[in-house]
Amino acid sequence: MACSLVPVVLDDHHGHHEGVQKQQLELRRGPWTVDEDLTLVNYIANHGEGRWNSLARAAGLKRTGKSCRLRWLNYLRPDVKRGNFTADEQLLILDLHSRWGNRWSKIAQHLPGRTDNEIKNYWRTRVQKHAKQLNCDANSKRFQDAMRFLWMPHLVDVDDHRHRLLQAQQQQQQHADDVHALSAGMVTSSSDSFATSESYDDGGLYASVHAAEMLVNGGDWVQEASQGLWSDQWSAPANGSQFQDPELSGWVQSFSEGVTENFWTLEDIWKMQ
DNA sequence: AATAGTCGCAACCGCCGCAGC
DNA sequence: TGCTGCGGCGGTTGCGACTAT
Repeated sequence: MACSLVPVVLDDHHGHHEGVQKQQLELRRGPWTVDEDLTLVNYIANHGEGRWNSLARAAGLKRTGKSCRLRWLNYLRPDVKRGNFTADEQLLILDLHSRWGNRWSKIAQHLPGRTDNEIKNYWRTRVQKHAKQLNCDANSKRFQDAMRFLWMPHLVDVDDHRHRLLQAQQQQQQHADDVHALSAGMVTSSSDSFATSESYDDGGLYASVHAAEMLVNGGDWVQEASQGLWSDQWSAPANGSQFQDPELSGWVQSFSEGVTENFWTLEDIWKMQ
């Protein structure tokens, strides 16, 4: 994608206003260069952000203020988190979207380091793709129910599995360290806390506790989890019997079978992380 | 190896609401 | 009270990367 230098009418905010003053300026569009990034970062480091149009001019950037703002917020800001969404984040997005719809900026406020643009892209590319595969609208109640009753529990399972795996790895590492220390004639106090694999085989209890913990920043979701709302849903039977709508129930059953057979296996979701 | 199709994501566009004058 | 400038938001686009054939 080549960066273009084209005449741009500075009319990007109020095209609907008559008599607006228009300027013909040579403005850059398209991908930002390293030099532009450095210019913007350095300028903000020295002068702070805000007042984007004047900032763009003062910094000598041939960009609109909007473009500068977007570049900073979505890419250059030091606290922007990169990489795939964690299961926790996916769960949170699904939950918040079911509450607020496409209020991306509002949703982003609950995912530190994630931008509204990133969440929006995630939703459109991943979630809507699966909705399309299911031949239903991503905003439909059916799809949202499927998300709540099927995808979320799977994500919890995956996150649970990952957590246990990490725990086991840490314990194995600790054990190895202890063995090494003992072999070297040293004894560490932490060796007392070494646990065998049985000690963290805690069944469903873990999922409930973990669910409450994992969305620490998730607002009401945590409360709902603690009130048993979500734990009920996690134990939703595969036959969808808790749906009052028999048509929906049947549909969910086929969805569930699709999940377990060839759609979203745990392995698939694991790979998505 | 070449081509077509798909995906992921950065960036842009148009609209809206707010504040200052 | 209306105009203007601006920040912010959600929707959309375009293109490089990746994958399948």
